[in-house]
Amino acid sequence: MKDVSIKDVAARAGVSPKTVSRVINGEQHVRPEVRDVVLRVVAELDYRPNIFARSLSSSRSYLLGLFLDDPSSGYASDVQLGALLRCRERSYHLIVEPVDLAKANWEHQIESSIRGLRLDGAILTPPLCDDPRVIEIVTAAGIPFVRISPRGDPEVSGAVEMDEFAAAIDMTRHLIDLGHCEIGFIMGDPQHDSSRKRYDGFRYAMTSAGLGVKESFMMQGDFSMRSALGPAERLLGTPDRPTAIFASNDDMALAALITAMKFGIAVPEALSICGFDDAPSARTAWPSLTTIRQPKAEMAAASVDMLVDPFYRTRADDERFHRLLPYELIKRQSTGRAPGMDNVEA
Amino acid sequence: MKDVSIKDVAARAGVSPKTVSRVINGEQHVRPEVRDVVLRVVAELDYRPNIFARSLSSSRSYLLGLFLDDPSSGYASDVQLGALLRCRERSYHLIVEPVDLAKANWEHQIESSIRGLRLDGAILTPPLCDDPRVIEIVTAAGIPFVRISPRGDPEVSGAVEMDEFAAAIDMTRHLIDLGHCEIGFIMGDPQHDSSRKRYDGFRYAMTSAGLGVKESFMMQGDFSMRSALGPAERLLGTPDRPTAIFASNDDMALAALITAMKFGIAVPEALSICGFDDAPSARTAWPSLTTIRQPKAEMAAASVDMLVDPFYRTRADDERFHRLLPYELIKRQSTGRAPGMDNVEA
DNA sequence: CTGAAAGCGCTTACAG
DNA sequence: CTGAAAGCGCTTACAG
Repeated sequence: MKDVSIKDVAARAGVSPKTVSRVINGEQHVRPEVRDVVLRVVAELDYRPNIFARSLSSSRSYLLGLFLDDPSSGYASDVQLGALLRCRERSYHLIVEPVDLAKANWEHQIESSIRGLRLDGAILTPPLCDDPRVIEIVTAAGIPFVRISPRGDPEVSGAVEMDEFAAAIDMTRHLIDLGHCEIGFIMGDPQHDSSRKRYDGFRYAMTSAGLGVKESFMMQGDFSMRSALGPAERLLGTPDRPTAIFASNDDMALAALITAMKFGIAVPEALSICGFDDAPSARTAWPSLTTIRQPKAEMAAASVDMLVDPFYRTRADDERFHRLLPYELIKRQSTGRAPGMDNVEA
Repeated sequence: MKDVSIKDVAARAGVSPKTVSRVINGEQHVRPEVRDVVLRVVAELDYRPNIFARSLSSSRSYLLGLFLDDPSSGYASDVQLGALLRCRERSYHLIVEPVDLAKANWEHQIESSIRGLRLDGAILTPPLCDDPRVIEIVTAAGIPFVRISPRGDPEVSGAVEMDEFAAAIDMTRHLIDLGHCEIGFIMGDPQHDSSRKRYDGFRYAMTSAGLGVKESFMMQGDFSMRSALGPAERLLGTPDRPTAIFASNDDMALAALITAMKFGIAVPEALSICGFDDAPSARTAWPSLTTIRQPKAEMAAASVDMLVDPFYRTRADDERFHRLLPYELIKRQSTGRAPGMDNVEA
């Protein structure tokens, strides 16, 4: 029960293997009649090109690597799925590689994946895409790579991102429009560039609106739920508390929500809370969270498109290889008018 | 800048390519001195076997497929990571394939992945591993496969699971030991076999303890947080409510927790809640959830081991290919003595 | 214990 | 527009 090979197809179609190869790969210079015959035989025989033979002779692997810092995160799942599906469409395959920067052999890991599997390209996510050592290894391996939401250095590689600064401004303005003046902010992991951008957007919107930023309302987290528990308690545990909390991601917003419940503070009546990311838990939380939807899957898909583009290798600095994807402000139940504002209007 | 090939190593080591091949693959019949020389040259040249050439000539791909129903779930992440890491150790690679049974072309998807990539084996997770159509396609493709937590049919393939029935009994006994008699139960998706096993375990423990199971306390969910919101309200919205709720997974336990907060019912003082799975949110919830840790990564790793075992193909029905992995009852803050029990002892 | 020969199934580089 | 030849870098099947 041997697999059918290109020779079998060629013989049956009455052409040379080379012609079958041309048809399979959609190359030019094949007479339409011939193409049709070949295609019909391919279907009849249920022929599938042997990817190993193809890779061996063409020295392309049709494999793309997705390097992830924390493969268990919701962020990783979304990115992975987006990349996976787009690879499918482009007849590529995705290799997911967790990279633990805390482990001693991580450099070897990346290198052996790239060289061992002969990856045709790599997608780097935060915070890996911002680590100069990672960039160096990938560059040394000589394969094209795309960074998702990188910090600075636009000339290093193509990049896909969203305007976090603008999104944070939009979110802050949403709170301001609801009458909030005293807004607490919980920052994310300082390792991630997005933490700073979100914070800057918040600050910019506050000052633009003529509202000051109270330093005692600025808290540091690391994007994990646990990290925001303390900050939320400090923010809410005093009489002089903010009327709204802008957490830099949904997990931390959830921590604020839990803390509010613990203190018996009604959300959104007495306190508005908003997050960032639109994690699944933001939807199912009670009350559901107002947040920013980041187009994670789309960003991954766009990365695949770049890597597969034959021009990418030579002109990674072209502007079409630096894409800004649209975000979305999703208003749900966790934000409402600032306390007292109902009366003002009534 | 060509890659170094087996010939380069052979030439430099003064042996034939075949001998290098033997050393690389750890075969017998190589003189120790020769082996050492070859190994040294391999290191010197930083030689990496070309996997495509190897696959082409050996007609093995060294690729394992992990088929997932919902690749975005926390369950999927854990399983994937476990499989990924073990593949790494065994010099295999993992291909993750989301399979959406709701889509029309899912059969074609599975088939083209197996045959197109020439997978050496497949790991099937619930509920895919319980779908006869999936089993048929994989069987027809002629590759060995392992099922994780399958329902019945032990002779179909090797399997890795945990004793969900026993775990549910343990959890129920934990509640009973705390003095709870009136226990509500929220079932999971009836599509998953584990839903029934957990329910059966609960029932068995209750009746064994001489406690009846109140039908009005038995609720149906589907493992999602959202699905358990209604059941939790019905359970807690009446004066005649249970003193404990056993949810079939953590997401649903979280829904119960949220509902309790909404109704102002103190957990665990007035109500104990327990889940199942040990999802990340179970740890970070407030109060943190008592739950069952399911060894998901270990189950995936064990699956890889089976698939890689040369004997698996011929004796998948051997008992060592049907593994039961240990679970763990993790007591946290969401369960406590039944209301009134403190007084009884005091 | 070791090696020479043939072949896996494609694509590349040329010719025509 | 089409094809014959050579080769990609391994392993298989034999010999010795």
